[in-house]
Amino acid sequence: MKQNRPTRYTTSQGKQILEYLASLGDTHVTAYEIVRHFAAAEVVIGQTTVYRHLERLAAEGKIRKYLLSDGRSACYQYISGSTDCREHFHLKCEQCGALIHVACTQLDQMQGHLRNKHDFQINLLKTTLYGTCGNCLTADKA
Amino acid sequence: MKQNRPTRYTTSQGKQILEYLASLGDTHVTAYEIVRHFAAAEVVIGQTTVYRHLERLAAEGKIRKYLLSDGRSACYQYISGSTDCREHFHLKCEQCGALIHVACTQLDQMQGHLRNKHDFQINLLKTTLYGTCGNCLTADKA
DNA sequence: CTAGTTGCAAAGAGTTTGCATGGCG
DNA sequence: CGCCATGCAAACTCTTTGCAACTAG
Repeated sequence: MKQNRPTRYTTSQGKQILEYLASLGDTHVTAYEIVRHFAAAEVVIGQTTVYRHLERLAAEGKIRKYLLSDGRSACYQYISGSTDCREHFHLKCEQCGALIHVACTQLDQMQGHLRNKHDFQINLLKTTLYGTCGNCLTADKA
Repeated sequence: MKQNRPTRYTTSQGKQILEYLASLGDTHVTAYEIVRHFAAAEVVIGQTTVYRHLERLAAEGKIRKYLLSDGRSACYQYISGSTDCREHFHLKCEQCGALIHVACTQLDQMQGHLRNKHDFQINLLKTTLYGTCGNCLTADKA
């Protein structure tokens, strides 16, 4: 079995989309917002192209795809190169949107546990744990 | 402040939808699956009616609505006293789409660990762990 | 009888696909 | 020059809305 790896062309559109995502840091955007961003900058990038790049970048692990709470549209977020997101869990705060990276032996154990006892190989790149972060927990009580 | 609570009629359709959901136990179904179920049983219940009942039942807390993280469609699940999906994890197989409920002390420990050590209150209802299930792992090797 | 309900069809929102043209290597 | 990428428009999927007929209370 050989990897199906077609040649990749570096296009202006692909570069601009990735650069835009990178420039946003940990802020997430929807596909539509990306389209609008380039339209406003008088750069024509079709929505088809945006979707195709987002899909590819997500598959490559360069960006992360999330769901907005309404479930209707997805949003995307750049993954900075400094940390390897395949090796730890991601916690997403539903209140403030913060994305927290957690590398911890306890969580590693859970991964092994799922594999051994539940026969399930977890994909950390795709998996995000949703909940409420410490800051927002405190704020709720106040 | 007065509740806007219009009179409620008990209709055959509403009763059948709730009964169907209850009969499924902790299995999730999409709106479309419900429509098909009744169509197959030669019971005509329009999709509009299904959606309207699902929305109402979810608002009343009788069923739970949640979005599969692929974001395409919503799933609904009856809330019974015995099984509570707030208390266990959901594993979603990326290969075959199977949704697996896992209630396990190891996972409970992780929930506590996140709460205590990482100051994060996980929302199990929203959280789905992605990966590959046992069947598909075996199939991949074959 | 009155007001909530139903179901068809059509509208919406977000995303994907078909296909001819354009551009990277 | 070959092959991937692009972008327009149309198709698709899931969900909501308009509206006239229907029915529980």
